[in-house]
Amino acid sequence: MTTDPDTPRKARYHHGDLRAELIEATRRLVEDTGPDGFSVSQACRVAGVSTAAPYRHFKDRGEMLLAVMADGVDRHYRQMVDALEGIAPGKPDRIVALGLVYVGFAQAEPGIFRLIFGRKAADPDPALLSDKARCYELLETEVASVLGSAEVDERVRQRAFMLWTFVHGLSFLLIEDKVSVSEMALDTKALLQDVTARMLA
Amino acid sequence: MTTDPDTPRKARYHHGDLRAELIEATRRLVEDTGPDGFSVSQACRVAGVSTAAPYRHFKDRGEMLLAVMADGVDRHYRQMVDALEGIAPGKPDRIVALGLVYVGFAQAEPGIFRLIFGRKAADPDPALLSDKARCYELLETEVASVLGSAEVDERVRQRAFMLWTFVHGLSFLLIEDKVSVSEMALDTKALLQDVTARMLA
DNA sequence: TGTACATCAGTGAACGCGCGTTCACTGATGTAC
DNA sequence: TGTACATCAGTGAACGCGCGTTCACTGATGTAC
Repeated sequence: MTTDPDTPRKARYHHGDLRAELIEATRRLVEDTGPDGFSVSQACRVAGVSTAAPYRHFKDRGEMLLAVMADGVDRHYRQMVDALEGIAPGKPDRIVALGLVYVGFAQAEPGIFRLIFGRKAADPDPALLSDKARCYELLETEVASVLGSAEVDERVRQRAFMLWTFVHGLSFLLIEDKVSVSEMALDTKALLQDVTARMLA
Repeated sequence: MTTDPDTPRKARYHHGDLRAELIEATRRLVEDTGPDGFSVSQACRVAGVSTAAPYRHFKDRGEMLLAVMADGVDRHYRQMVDALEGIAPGKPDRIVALGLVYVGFAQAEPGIFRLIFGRKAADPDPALLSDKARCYELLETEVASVLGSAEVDERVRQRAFMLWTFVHGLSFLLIEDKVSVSEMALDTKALLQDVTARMLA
């Protein structure tokens, strides 16, 4: 959004970075109308370019969505890494922190969360998959550390999976309006602490 | 599918029960192409009627999907009730049985499961909501019973929510291909037993 | 039992719409001399 | 510094498509007499 909307048309015949702008437009559309509500035409309208413009930067519609997914996964991962900062290694709090980021991301960006985690990947992009795997390894490492295990063995893997499953389910329930936060008097952090303790017991 | 496809066109100008047939066609389409892949036209093609025919039985596209959802929720609920049959009251096995049905339904009908549980209801149908609530009450009742609580108090509600969250998450992870069953050496029943014990401890 | 007629449940053609994508084009930019 | 020109990154019009829905219609069915 570096482009000044007041700039006369001619002056911005060439955008500064249309690719980035289209990704951002697509991201917002997915957020507002859901992963399936997005259309190339709408993104063009938002970005203020002709419907043919995206094809200079993306092969097709699918590649635009993929770019948005990659962007989301990246932000997600960085949030997780950041969340660990300042918490002493080996503490269950580190696991809770990861969970809070997971759920928080889902609540902050439900559309993108759905896009990334909520659909069967027809054509699983290898890069994306490995990014997600990195994310999961973060959790496994922490679980191993808390359990005092030198390596990621079967027990660690199982507990990490349980925790992931719970957090994944919680994210969906929250963004599906299946549970009203106020109604449940839900304190996400307390809940995650409780469940983490139970899973690691 | 009671209509004999060999029957000459004329003889089945009037269907036996086009409404039911259209619901079934829609169900199959949702299952095959996802909740958003469905179109009225396709359903008509599958059912072998003109594109105008559905409008004798449904107000619009949305009402067709709603009928499919209602049908799914109903089957889901009955499966749960059936699963409890023959298991002694107060046993955690009853809770495990409910979980197995939940996960099993998701695996058997991922498209319908997504349709029912996986989207923010823009216009939540009251009938559907109450049907889902019935389903959840089933779980709360069992949790209360296992915990030896006379009523559904705060503690019961919290544990039931934890269990539901886990099972919900597991369902999604399984149908999103996030976890390969073989790879994880995943025994769903054992997993549910383990988690149920932890949550009720 | 036969007939007239109202009602029901379909047909098939048409509509306007938004979509993804392609095309020949043109304005803006960068570079070689 | 000025100019010729290749290249880049847009435009805008058009395409064919499938969609949801409506319309006047017609064939089949059920009922009253």
